Amino acid sequence: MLLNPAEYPITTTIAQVHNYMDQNIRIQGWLYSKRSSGKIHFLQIRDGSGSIQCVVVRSEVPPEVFAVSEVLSQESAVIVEGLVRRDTRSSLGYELSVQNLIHVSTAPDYPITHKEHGIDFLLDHRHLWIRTPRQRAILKIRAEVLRAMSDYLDGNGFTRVDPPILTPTAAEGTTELFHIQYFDQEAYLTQSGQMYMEAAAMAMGKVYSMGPTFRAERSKTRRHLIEFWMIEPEMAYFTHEDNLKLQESFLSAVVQQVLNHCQPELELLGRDLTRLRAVQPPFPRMSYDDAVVWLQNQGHEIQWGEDFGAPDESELANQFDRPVFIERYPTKVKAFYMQPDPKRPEVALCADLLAPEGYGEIVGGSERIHDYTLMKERFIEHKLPNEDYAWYLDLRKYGSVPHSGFGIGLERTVAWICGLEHVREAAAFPRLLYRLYP
RNA sequence: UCCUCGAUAGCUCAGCGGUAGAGCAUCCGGCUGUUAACCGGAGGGUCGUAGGUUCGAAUCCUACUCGGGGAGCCA
Repeated sequence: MLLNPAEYPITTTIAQVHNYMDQNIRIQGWLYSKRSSGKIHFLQIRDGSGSIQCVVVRSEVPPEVFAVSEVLSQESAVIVEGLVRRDTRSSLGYELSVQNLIHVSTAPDYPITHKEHGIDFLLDHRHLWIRTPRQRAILKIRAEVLRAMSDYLDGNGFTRVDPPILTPTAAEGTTELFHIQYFDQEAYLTQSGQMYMEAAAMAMGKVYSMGPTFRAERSKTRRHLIEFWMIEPEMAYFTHEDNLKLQESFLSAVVQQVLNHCQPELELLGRDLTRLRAVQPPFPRMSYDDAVVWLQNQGHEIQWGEDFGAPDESELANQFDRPVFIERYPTKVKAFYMQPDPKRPEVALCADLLAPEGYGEIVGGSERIHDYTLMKERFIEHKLPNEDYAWYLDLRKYGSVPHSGFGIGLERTVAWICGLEHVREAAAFPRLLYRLYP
């Protein structure tokens, strides 16, 4: 039974409770944990906005309310009515003196206890795991990262355009695609919206996409998801240099906004904030040529013309306190659409952005080929069927201009900002090799 | 696809040739200021599956299944 509404006019969230000192309020949540000393119970209640200690004293509540408190178990749903009271014995400095409890539903034998669990068990119970403070903090930060990205791009003249998820062809032709039946044709889940964003940039000037992409690669590492989100800005009349300037400004703004808005979450995760505060333009830059020489001097067996492996990237990035651009890779190891450097056609006007602390590549970008004849040559070299890509060639035929863009991996970015061991925690329901449930 | 590690109670693990264990969770009892609360008691297992070696296998061997970490590839 709810108490008299006149007595409890205020239903609020736990995050707002501090605004109601010495007032009667009602909160609606779940029991996170309970400690009992017989005649006094301490209920830790969470509601998604935060958590608060609620104290139930036997001598101060009706017997039926104390009886409810006794049977509540972890993750029982409960509505709590009580008085907000300052108390130095509570970690927040205030707590809720319970006057009434409404037992909304039970949670018998809740699987995720406050003890240690293995990753297999936690991933099988991901639908419940996300209720824990740490996972909640990560998902909050992920949401803030997306908001910060939108804020920055929307505030700088970009228009959001959503490319299709179902596509008739491969965007880059290299990675494994998920294929599906599209009525009587074959179709694929998108692995990148980039080519569509190039079309959109010719329509709107500066555009970006945010959404899921799919790679059917048998990759099983802390940096890989099968389904992950990319944010792909594409800018007409942007040179390679313009592109890098935008990237460092963009990523710095995102990190600083997360620092400003999510400090409690970052602290809960134990993140070293000084490392994030260092993320300010300009970012260091290294040419591919210099990176190869540097790696060779460190004893790595890499030759000019080869792409970097994961250990190479880590070691390169760990020299710096902020992300580093590695630019002008050999044209042959990069995607067909990248603009060759006019002074050195054997390298492309492209850059990967490597995050520090071993998180690897979080951004890949380039200036795109805008010349019709050169693009046509690339089609022949890469054996791309003209009929499938006719529309993409049209972009070079009708009012083509130099343009550039990049793609940033959301989960890798979130993992880096949060200091996570693995990108799987950066998605609410990660899709991994050998793991599709829940 | 390759390399590597693992699978024992609901969970986390110990046991590594001789009668299946602990902590937590659950249930019962105690406790008016707890912070992964604490104290006492109870129930709980075809030791991943299938073969093999052995007087005897959770333990040794083989295959398979499922999963963790990594490589390649990529964001």
